[in-house]
Amino acid sequence: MAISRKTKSVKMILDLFGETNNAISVVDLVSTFRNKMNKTTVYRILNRLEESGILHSFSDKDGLKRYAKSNQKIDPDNKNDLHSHFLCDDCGVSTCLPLEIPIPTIPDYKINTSQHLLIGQCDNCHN
Amino acid sequence: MAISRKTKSVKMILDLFGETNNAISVVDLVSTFRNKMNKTTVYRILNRLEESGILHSFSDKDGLKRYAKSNQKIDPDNKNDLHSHFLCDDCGVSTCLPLEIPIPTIPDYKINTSQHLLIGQCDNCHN
DNA sequence: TATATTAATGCAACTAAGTTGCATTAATAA
DNA sequence: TTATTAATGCAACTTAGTTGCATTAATATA
Repeated sequence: MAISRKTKSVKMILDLFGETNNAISVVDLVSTFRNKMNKTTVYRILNRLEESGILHSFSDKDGLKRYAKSNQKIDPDNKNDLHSHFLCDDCGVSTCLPLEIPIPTIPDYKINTSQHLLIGQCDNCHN
Repeated sequence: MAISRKTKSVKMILDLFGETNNAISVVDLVSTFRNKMNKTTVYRILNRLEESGILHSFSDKDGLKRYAKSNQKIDPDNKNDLHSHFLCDDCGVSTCLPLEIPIPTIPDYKINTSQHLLIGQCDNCHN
């Protein structure tokens, strides 16, 4: 079930992702919109936006789910977002990196997709 | 707090990891040992074994924590386990791969570690 | 523009992963 | 053999994420 109605809640979430390329955790999103919409609504809208190919998601190193805008340039067919993600250990900010990682060939295994998370300090926290 | 006493529970968990190179989810471990030890004990032993460098952990694509043996050959200094992991989408089995991924250099970012998860079908499920 | 349809939402209650405090047990040192 | 304290069991808790169902509101159609 993809997005079929542009509700106020959908617009608010789309607006937020329109402003940033960061990968935002669902927990943060629920907190950000706690006075605007129910947490169930946040979860459901994110699901629909991912099914629509507008957002993509991954689990960060703590197992928290994060969402970010899908990149049409990297991923025109809306298949997978095979770029790397960065997570700042200090401030917790996560970003999509313009870094495509090749999927290796491994004997007897069939690889469909991959997740690559780089962990360290971001520009702000490092300098 | 690392491992300082070889209790029966510690031995059971070490025995299991001695038999396999798979990355086992904590949920599975709790289930496997449900009649042998408390789930809190499982969590605490895994923590200690990781601090001791005997095991390493990562979050799989569903955000579940998995543990596997640390590989002395790849990681003699007990720093990070920078090899890739594989997760079978069909049977759920996860393995450490003898595949070291280089940490890329990214301007203004300091990268300390990385996680690489390949997802697909394993030998059994694919063939 | 008014009305009908049904996607989307809110709410409450739930599941499941993982944590914490504390009393008790058992591994090791003395 | 006894003393010390790391490790365990248990219960209660926190938090991420889900589900069912009644209600609301976005859109299509008349």
